[in-house]
Amino acid sequence: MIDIQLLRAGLDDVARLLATRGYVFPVVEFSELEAQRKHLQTRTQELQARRNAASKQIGNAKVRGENASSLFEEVANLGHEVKQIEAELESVQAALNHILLQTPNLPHPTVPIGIGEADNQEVRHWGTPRVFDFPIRDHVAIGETLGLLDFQTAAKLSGSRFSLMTGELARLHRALAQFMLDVHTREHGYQEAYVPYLVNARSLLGTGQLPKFKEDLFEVPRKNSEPVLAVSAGPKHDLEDNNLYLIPTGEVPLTNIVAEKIVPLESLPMRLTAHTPCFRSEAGSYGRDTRGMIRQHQFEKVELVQIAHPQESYEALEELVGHAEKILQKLELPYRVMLLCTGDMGFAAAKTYDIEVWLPAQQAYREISSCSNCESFQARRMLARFRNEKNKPELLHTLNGSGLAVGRTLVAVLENYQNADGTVTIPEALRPYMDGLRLLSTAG
RNA sequence: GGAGAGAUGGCCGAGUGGUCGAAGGCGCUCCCCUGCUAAGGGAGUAUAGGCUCAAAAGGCUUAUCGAGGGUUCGAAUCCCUCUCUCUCCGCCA
Repeated sequence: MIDIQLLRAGLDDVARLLATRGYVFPVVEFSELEAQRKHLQTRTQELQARRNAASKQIGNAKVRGENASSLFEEVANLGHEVKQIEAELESVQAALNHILLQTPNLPHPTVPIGIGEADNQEVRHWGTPRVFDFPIRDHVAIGETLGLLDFQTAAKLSGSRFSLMTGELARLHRALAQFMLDVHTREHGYQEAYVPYLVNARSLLGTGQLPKFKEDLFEVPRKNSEPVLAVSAGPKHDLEDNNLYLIPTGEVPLTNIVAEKIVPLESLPMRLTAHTPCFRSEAGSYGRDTRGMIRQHQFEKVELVQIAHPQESYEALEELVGHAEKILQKLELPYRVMLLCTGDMGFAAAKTYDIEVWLPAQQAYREISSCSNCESFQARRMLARFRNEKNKPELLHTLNGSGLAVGRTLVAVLENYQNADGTVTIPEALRPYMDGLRLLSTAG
């Protein structure tokens, strides 16, 4: 959520900035609602003040044993009017809140303006794509030939966009996650966390997946609950949605750890990591990446989250990207880092770097990590604060990034490390996690 | 699943219809005293808003005692619903 004060002070400027992201802010509707809000709120508070004063007088009169019947009359009609105007105010504020909750974050000044993927800027690249002297096969062919990857059976169990891995491939997948966690906890100072994979609507509202992107989520209805997402006035206590949702990313539980908290200054920055499954409905991506395990309903990710002081969050973003890059460097996989343009950024992000790994079979760099500074956008939604130097509560900045997507990393390993005979060399960094195994083969 | 108890400010904890945004304590900040590996005295110390002000300061004001609803002129306090926590029993990886 962006700061409503910004909208009040400079509506046109904000709208212009949002337009660079391809978002049309409802300027007219907002100003009209704001005008109504101002009028209704002033009036409401006037009436409330009168009622409070009269009630206080009645109290005083009673204490002195006096007759207060004239005061009763004065207040009698006030009650109805107050109730009515309160209801009006509430509906206006709900409408304003609805607009705010739908509005994406403002881009940082250093973000290039653009419409889509083509306008992203390469910041740097690392490693050189390997030159193959035999026909390159993709990870599906490699895995299926080895007999370790089976999409048909997965489809039988669950449908499309699921995968079944067995034997040393399943183990390699597990090894990748362990390896990533170890690097981040031992070398980058992250605290490991084990988190819920089912979260409530409030958490998803906090990180920005709800209310706008409900169709991307898998919802788990609770018994006897009405699946209603009621979004009204206040930022926190208006969610009637009792249902649970499968997390689309570990960012959700990890970031919401600080929701409604005031963390002490000295505990910043907080660095958290977790290995979690992620579940996405992939609605609206029909026909994209239908082959293989690039785009799945269920995949594993090691997530990095930082909770930072506002003045240090952009430094933290650079560090966080570096932490994710480190994994690819240790695995010796070529990649490039892209600075996303305004039009390609996610809803909550103020600035995002994507890391794209080289996939030989596609002859392309593909996203394997996305690292964002959300500034106070999420913190405002979930009321995550710290005590600043003046001992006053102030909104935190939240950052998140993949470190890395495990499934896609596995794809990258299979394709980049494939051999002419159909085997796959296991990257050196992973061998300690594989009992020293050097080669993925049918025998293995 | 059954039975019971609870949820108050950064923390502990009092408060069962009116001067309670909330006693007292702890913590924290500032000041004074003392003088050293102690202590004592005083003052201050919730959050989110609105209006006002050129801005800051300030002033006026609203809401918030787990959440939502109700009763009432008036609710932390009474009623209803929900959520969460704790204890015991049952079941279970």
